[in-house]
Amino acid sequence: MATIADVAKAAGVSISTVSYVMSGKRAISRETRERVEEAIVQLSFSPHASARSLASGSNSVIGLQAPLRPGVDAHVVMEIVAGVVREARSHFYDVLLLTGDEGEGLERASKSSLVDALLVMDVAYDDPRIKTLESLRTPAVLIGVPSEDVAITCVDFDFEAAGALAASRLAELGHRKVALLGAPAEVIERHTSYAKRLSRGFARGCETAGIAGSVHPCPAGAEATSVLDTILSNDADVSAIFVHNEAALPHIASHVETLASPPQMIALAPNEFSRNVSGLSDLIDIPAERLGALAAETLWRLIEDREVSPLTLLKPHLNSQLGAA
Amino acid sequence: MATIADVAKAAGVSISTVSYVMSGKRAISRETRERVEEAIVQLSFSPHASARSLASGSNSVIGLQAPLRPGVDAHVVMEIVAGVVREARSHFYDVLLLTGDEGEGLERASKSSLVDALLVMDVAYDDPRIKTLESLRTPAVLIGVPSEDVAITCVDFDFEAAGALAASRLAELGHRKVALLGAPAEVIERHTSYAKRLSRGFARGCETAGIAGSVHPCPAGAEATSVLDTILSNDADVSAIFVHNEAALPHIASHVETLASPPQMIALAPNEFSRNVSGLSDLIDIPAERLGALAAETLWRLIEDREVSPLTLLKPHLNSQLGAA
DNA sequence: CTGAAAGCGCTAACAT
DNA sequence: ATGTTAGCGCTTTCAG
Repeated sequence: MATIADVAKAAGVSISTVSYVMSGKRAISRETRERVEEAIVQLSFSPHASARSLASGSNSVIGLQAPLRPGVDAHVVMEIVAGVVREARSHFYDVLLLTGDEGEGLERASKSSLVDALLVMDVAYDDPRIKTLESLRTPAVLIGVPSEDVAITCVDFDFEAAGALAASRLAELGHRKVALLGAPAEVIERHTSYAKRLSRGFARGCETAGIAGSVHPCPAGAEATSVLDTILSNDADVSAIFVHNEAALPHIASHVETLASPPQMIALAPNEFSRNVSGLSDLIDIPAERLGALAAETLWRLIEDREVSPLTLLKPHLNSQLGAA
Repeated sequence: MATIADVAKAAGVSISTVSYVMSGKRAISRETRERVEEAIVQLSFSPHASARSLASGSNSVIGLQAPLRPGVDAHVVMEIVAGVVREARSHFYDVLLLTGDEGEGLERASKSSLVDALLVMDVAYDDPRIKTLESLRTPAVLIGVPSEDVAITCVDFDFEAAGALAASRLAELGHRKVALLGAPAEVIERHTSYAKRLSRGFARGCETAGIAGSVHPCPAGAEATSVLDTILSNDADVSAIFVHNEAALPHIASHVETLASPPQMIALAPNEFSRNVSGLSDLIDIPAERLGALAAETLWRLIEDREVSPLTLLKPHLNSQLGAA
C-alpha cells in the first residue's frame, strides 16, 4: 500500500503538504493541491487508519453495544443499528460492534482507545453498565432511560407518552375496559426500561381518561393467544387491546379475527412491521431508525463538545387505520 | 491513560520487557514477569490499540458487512451476527460493522487497514462485491454461495439440501402435490443466493421422489395468506406446504388452522423462531448462530494462513414435531 | 534473560 | 504557501 510519503514524492511536495491537502487545515495553492490530489488518485492512496489515529488521538470509530438478547424485537434492534451506522457514516465515523451485556467490553474498548465514544442499547432501569460508563472518560450515550439521575446522556422513544396516547385513544373510541399486552416476562424481569415506562404511561393514561386498564406480559409466538383468551374470559368487558410485542402480534392479530366478538386492536411497533398485520385500527410507530440516528448524532455532538440535553425523547404519533381498508 | 513506558518505569524494567511479558514471545524470568504484571494491574494499563496496530501491522478487527435490507429475516441476520461476534471475540478479534451493500465500504476498510479481514453476508448469485473483494488483498469470507468459480472462500447453510430434504420428507409422509412458500419477490429478484438454491433443491427433491412441487414467492405479513389461498384454490390436491419466510410464517400458520382441510405444514427457520409457531409437523433449523461462528472461524484460519476449504456447507437436519404435542 | 533503539505512517507544531 | 521534524505508543530486530 502506498503511504503518504509515496504521495509526497510523486507530487513533488512535502509530507505535511499532503496531510494538509487531505485535512484542509491550511491554505494550499490550487496548483499544489491539484498535483497532490492527482497523486493520491494515481497511487490509490488511503491513509492508514491506525497511524492517523495514533498521531491524532482519535480514530473515528464509535462502539455500539447492542443486546442480541432473547425477547428483544429483532426488527427494532436492526433498525436502530441501521440508523446508528447511517448517521455515524455521515460524520465519517465507523461502528464497532460490542456485544455481551457486561461493562467489560465497554471498558476494554474505551481503555485501549479502540473507540472515541460509546453507544449503549437496551438499558435496564438499574443497569450496572451505567456505573462502568461513568467511570470512563469516553463520551457515551444510552438508548433507554434508566433511573432519574444518571450522569450519562440518554435518548429514547417516549414509551411513557406512547402508553398514555394509546390509552387516551382507546377511551376516545368509547372503550371502558382495555388491556395492554406487552413484552415477554423475561424482558420485564430484566427491568428493561421501556417496558416499565410503557405500562406506567398506559396506566396513567387510563386513569386520566377514567377507564380501566390492565397490563399483561406476553410470551412470544402462538402462546400469546392464550394470554388474550384468558383476559377476555376473565372479563368479557375488555373491548380493546393495545399490543406491544412484535413476536406475538401476528399471532394475536390472526387469533382476533377468529373471535365471535373481537376486541378492537391497536399496536406499538415499527410501522413497516405493523403494516403487515391485518386488523389493526391504529398504529403507533416505533421510529427505530430515527432513534438510532438521533443517538449517533447526539454522540457526535458530545464528541465535538457541543451542548447536549441530558435526555431527548422522540414523541409518539398516532397513525389511524380506521377507514383505510 | 498509562502507557507502556509508565509500566516499564513502575516495574523497573525496559519497555521491551513489558511488551514481551504481554505477548509471551520470549522467555521472561518468573520474578520479572510478576513485577510487570503487577504494575500493569496497578496502573490499569491497556495497550493503545492503534499504536499496537501501527507497529504490528494488524489490528485484531474484522469487518462485517451485514445487509439490514428489507425482506431479510431479522432473526437470522441477528443470530448470524451474534455468532460472528462471539467467535471473533474468542480469538480476541473485534467486529466492525460495515453496512450498505456496495463494495465501497469494503474497499475503504481494507485499504485504510481498518480491518484485518472481511466477512460479507447476504451474497447474491452474481454479486458485484465479489469483484471488489478479489481485487483487495484482505482475506475475506462470504456467507452465501455465489456462482461456481469464485476466488473467495464461502460458507453457508446448505439450502439446496434443505429443499431436497423437505421434499423427500413430504413425499415420505404420502403427499403427491406440495408447494414451497419462499422468500418475498424482492429478495428473489436480487438473485439472493439462498432463495435460488432452496427452490432448486426443493424442485429436484420433488422430482427424485416422483411428486409434484411448485414454488411461490411470498410477501411478508398477512398478505401471505392469500398466496396460500390461491395455491389451494387453484389446485385442491396440494396437501402440504413448506414455508421459508419468517415474516409470513406466523400468519400462514394461523390461517391454516382456520381452513376446513388444512394442508400439512413444515418450515425452514431458526428453531427458536419455529417453536413459537403452532401447527408445524416438522422443522428444519437454520443454524444461524453456528453459521456466523463458522464464518468467523474460517476467516480466522485464513488470517492465520491455515488451509481452508473453498466452500463449507452446514447440513440441514429434520426435526420432527409429530406426536410432540 | 534483558535493554536500546529503529521504525510503523501519520498529525501538528514550529519553522521559513 | 510550503517544508522540517518531533512525537503518538507500541513491536521487534539487534546487542549484549
